Amino acid sequence: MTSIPDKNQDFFSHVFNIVRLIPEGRITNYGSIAKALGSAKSSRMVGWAMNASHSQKEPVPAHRVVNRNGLLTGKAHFNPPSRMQELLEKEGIEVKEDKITSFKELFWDPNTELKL
DNA sequence: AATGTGACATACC
DNA sequence: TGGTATGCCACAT
Repeated sequence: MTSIPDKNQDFFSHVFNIVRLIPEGRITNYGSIAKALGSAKSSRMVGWAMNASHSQKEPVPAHRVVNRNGLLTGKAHFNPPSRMQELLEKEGIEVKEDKITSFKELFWDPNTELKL
């Protein structure tokens, strides 16, 4: 009731929601998440949301989100940065030089997996 | 209030 | 073939 127009968090919540839905051993890119939100060109916002993930009460597997090159671009924002690769390897994802080897094979598209 | 920046992606030259 | 330019939207200063 009372509307509660928290649209700001709405966008972030959508991002966190999808990121948390990423199955273990899988990864996705910013563009796909942005597209799932309805704004394919808002891939930057996804990254912003990840930055806000630190403020989230619940942990967000942001380590499963990489750029289109399969490169761990956001690893520098982790704590410590090397934590990202460790988490990925721990889930069975092979990481080579801060980038995911079988990125295309491990790629998980929210639009394809969730929609249908 | 306005400008700049940012964990990206796509298009164009 | 790769660098430049623009889009997108929210947040920081």
